[in-house]
Amino acid sequence: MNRYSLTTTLPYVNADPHIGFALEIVQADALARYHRLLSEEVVFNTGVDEHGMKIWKQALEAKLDPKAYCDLYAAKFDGLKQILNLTYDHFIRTTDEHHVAAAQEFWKRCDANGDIYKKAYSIKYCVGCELEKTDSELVEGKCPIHPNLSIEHIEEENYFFRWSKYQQALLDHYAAHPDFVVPASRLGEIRNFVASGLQDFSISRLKAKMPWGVPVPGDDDQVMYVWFDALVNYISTLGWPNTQGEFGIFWPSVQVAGKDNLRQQSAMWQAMLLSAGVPLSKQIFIHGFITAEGQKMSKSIGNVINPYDLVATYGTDAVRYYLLGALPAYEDGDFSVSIFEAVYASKLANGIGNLAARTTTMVEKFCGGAIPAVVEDRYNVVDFWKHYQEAFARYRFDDVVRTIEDLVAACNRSVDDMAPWKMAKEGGDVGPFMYQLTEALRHIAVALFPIIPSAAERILINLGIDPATVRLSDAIIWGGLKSGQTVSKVEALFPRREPSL
RNA sequence: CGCGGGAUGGAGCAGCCAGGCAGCUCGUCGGGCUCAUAACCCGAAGGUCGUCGGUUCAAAUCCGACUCCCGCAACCA
Repeated sequence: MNRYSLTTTLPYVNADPHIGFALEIVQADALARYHRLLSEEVVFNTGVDEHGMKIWKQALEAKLDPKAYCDLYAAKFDGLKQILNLTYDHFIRTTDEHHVAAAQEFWKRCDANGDIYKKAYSIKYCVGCELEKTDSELVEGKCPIHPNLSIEHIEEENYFFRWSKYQQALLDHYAAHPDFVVPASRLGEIRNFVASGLQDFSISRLKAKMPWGVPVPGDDDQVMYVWFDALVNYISTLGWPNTQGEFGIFWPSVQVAGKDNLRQQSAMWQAMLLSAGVPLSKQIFIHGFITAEGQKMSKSIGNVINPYDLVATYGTDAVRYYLLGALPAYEDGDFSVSIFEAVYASKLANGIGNLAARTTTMVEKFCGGAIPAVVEDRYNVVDFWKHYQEAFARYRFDDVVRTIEDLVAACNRSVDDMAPWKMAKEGGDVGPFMYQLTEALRHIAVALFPIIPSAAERILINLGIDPATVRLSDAIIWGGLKSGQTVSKVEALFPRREPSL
């Protein structure tokens, strides 16, 4: 049996789940469901990243133990599973014991390979904020919040990872695997970045200043910098360093990540894997960001979209459909209530929902509620499935949905052309056409299964098919509906909504 | 010379990589249909595809320059 594993990035638990992460995890879920339809054995990983300075500080402010603080957020992220109808198998927390042990083993392997060294470096520190500052945070060399105080330079010894050593190996890998990062423009971006030169990065922090991290093996004074430990989750979730279990059969995995994570996932993490002697990831898909009504989402503007609220208003399938079908798969997209409602009305209510209703009603009215005799395909489902599978292979979720929408439109056109109600009145045989239409609806439902699973299941069940038994290998063959099978009417899958203001 | 994305009928987008009749949703106007969730189907109006130049039989698409918007800028997770 073919095996497929994939993972999202791990969101950092310093804020509530955000629609941007919902996009990532819904994309990953669609991939996981699609590969299960292909009869592959799938492991789908997600989880949360819990170490680091920000968590530590926020937990202190909230007067909570850091672990207790993380528990609260981990539950919020894990709650997405239910509201977005997700099917991940693993939910890893970077505070999990087996992950901590794996991160330490990973460190040791990199160290044994000569890629970890200690170096003093100068931290820029704002006494006003009591915080380290990065160059990008400074304005004309001053903290923008405390421009009257000077930035202090503090010498600190940290461990560094020899990223620079892997520049050529990374470039070679990109050259040998032109699909390593998708879309191709992102591969070009990371190639240019790596080619411009890599600087070793710090991978530890002084424990005295910030104890909330994985202890560095053999040095009680330091903890790992959060990135170093967090990235290891993609293999620790599969049981690494034990290579006998899931790791042995499922790694390497496909990674889904946002464009802000391009460097970390496709250059830093891959160099770490090279150092530890672990095979590189299989492929990395990079999605864009979501703006809200054309503006960047931010807490200060107050336009952050919460997936919980959205699902409460529109339902899980509508949110999934919008994320996968209405946003460009490769670039940034916009979330807007008016477009969301337009998509809901035209594609879901008037499109898929209405087609399912009119088709099943006609089978009831004109064919006594049973599937007529099998006749040939009039919709060219062979091409339909070809487009569908190509789109999935390229992570073009928008094209997957568009392909389905095209078949829905073709079905609606054919109903008008054939006018079965007229044929029935005139005593003609509507059976052949009704078979074709109903069988096409079956194909649509199967195709929708990774996108909007609940609605797809309802259609399949009303056509007398057990969704759990559907396998793409035979489901795509015309003639799957068997003559005589009872069909029941599909009631409003997506009820019409009163448009909001 | 920091990196990247975008500009396509009134609005929002696809098409660009692999040049070949400018497409989709919403909106407007006209017609059809009555199976369906007042849904569906057909037709019409509406675009110098940001600007200028180049390549080509042919450019929204490839190349060069420019204008205007928007992200990011590496120890921030």
